[in-house]
Amino acid sequence: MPSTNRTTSRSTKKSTDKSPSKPTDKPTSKSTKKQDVSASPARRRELLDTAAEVFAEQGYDATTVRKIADQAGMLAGSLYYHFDSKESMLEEILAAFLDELWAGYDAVLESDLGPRETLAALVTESFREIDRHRAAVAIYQKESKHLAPQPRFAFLADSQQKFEKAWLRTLERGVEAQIFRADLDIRLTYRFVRDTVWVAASWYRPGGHHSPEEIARQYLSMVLDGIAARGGPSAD
Amino acid sequence: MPSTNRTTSRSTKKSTDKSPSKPTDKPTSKSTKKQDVSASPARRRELLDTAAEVFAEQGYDATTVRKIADQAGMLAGSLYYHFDSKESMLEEILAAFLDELWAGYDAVLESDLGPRETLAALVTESFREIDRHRAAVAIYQKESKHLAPQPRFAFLADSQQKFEKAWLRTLERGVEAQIFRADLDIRLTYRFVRDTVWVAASWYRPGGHHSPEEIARQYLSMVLDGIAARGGPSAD
DNA sequence: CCTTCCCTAACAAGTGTTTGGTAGGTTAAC
DNA sequence: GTTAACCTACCAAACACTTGTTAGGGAAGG
Repeated sequence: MPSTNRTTSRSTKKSTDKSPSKPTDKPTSKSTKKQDVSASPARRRELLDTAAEVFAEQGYDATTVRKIADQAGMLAGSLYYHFDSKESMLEEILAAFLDELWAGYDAVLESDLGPRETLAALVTESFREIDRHRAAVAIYQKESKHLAPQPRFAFLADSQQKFEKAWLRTLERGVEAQIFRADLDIRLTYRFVRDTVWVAASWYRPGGHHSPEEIARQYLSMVLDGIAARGGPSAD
Repeated sequence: MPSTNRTTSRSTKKSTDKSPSKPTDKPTSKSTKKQDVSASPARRRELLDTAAEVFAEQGYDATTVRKIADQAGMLAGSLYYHFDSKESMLEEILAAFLDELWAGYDAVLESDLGPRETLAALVTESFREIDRHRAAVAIYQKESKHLAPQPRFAFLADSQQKFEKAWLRTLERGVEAQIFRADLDIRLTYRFVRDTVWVAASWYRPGGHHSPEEIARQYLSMVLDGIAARGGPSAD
C-alpha cells in the first residue's frame, strides 16, 4: 500500500509537452548520476508498480505522466526525480518482468525434462508469471509488437527470438519422440500454444477462483488432449 | 440483410467536453449534412481502410491524424471533410467490421447445426473475417477492452455479450450431448477457444502460406483433439 | 454558380520534461 | 547544544512542442 501521504493532488490543468527524441541519453560514466538508479529502490519499485497498473489499464500511449503521478499521490514533475523519462519507466517494467520470466524458463529448460514435461513446466511457469506480473504481461502483450523494432527495446526482440527457439525445439523434440502429433504445422502449433497462454493475462485477475496452477492444468489438458470427448458419439 | 441488433452508432453527444466550439451535433435528419455520411462512399471506405491499417500497426492513441493523412496522401485537415473526428473513424471501422462479422455468425447460428459443427463453422467464419478485416480485428483486439465502457462504443460491449452467449451455449450443448468434455471449466474453455482464434489476427498476413480455411482446419484439429499424439507412448 | 474535394494556416488544449525552490530529516562543526 | 551544511523527495511553474480540430479559401468540373 503506497503511502499517499501528501494532498492527493487533484488533476492539474496545466500544460506539458512531449518531445519524442531526447539526445541526452548517454550515461557518460557510472558515477552518481542526478537520480537514476541510486535513489531508494523501494520507492522506485512502488512507483513502477503503479505505473505498470496504469499502463496496463489504459495503454502506454494513452497514459499521461500526470495520471501516473496522480495515482501515486504526487505531481507529474516529481516522477522525474526517480526516473528520467516515461519511456524509461516502461523499459524498466518490461525488463524486470522479462528477467524474472527467463529465470524461471531457463531453470526449466536446463533440467533435461522430456518434451511433454517441458511443455507442461513452461506453461505452468507462464501462468505463475502472469499471476505475479499481470500488469507487465498485459503491457508486454499490447505494446511489445511495435516496441521491439526500437533499438531501446531490442531486448524484447531478443526475448521473443529466444522464446520462439525454445518452444519450437520442445515441439520438434516431441514430434520426433512421437509424443506430439506430426500432422500439424509446427509453427502454427507454436503460435497456438504461445498465444493461448499469454492472452490469459487479459482476463486473469489474481485472487480469482482459479490458482495459476489450476489454470495451467486445465489449459494443458485442452492443448494436449483437446476439448472433444474421447469415447463419445462421433460427430461428422 | 444485417438484421442483427445493429447498434450502429447514433452519434451520441460528446460526453468528453473538450472542444468549446461545437454547438450542435445532432444529425436528426438524414439529409445532406456538411460532410458526414453523404460524401462519396468509395473514397470514404478507402480512407477508412488506410486509417485502419495505421491504427492496427501503431495503436489508436499512438496514431495521429497527420499520420493517417500522410498515408492517404493528403493533409490532416482534409480528413475532416470526410469524417468529423478521429474517434468517429475508429467507431466506423469497428462498427463495419462487427456488422459483417455478425452477418456471418448469425447465418451459422440460425442454421441448426450440431454443437461440433457449429463450433467448426464459427471458427472458420472467424478466420475468414480475420482474412478480410485483419486490421479491424487487430484494432478490436487491442482497443475494445478500454473502449467498451464508453457510451459511444456501447455496441462493442453488446457484441461481446452476444458473442459470449453464443459460444457458451454452443459449448454447453456440446457437453450435454457428450460431444465435448464435461470435466473442463466451461468459462475457461470459452475464453480458451475465443482467444486462440482471435489472437491469430496479430500474426496473420493475407496471402501467406495458409488460407483461412486451412488455418481454421488446423486450429480446429488442435482445439478439438489436442496436440498430443494419440497412439504414441504415453507420458505421465 | 454550385458542388466536391482538398489545402493553408491557424487555434486551444494537452503532452513530456526541465528548472528552481523548499520542507523536513540526518549529519557534522563549533 | 546550537548551528550550519547536506540530502532526499517532493511541489510549483513554466517550457517547447504535438495533438485533434476548425475556418477560409481555391481549383476543377458540371
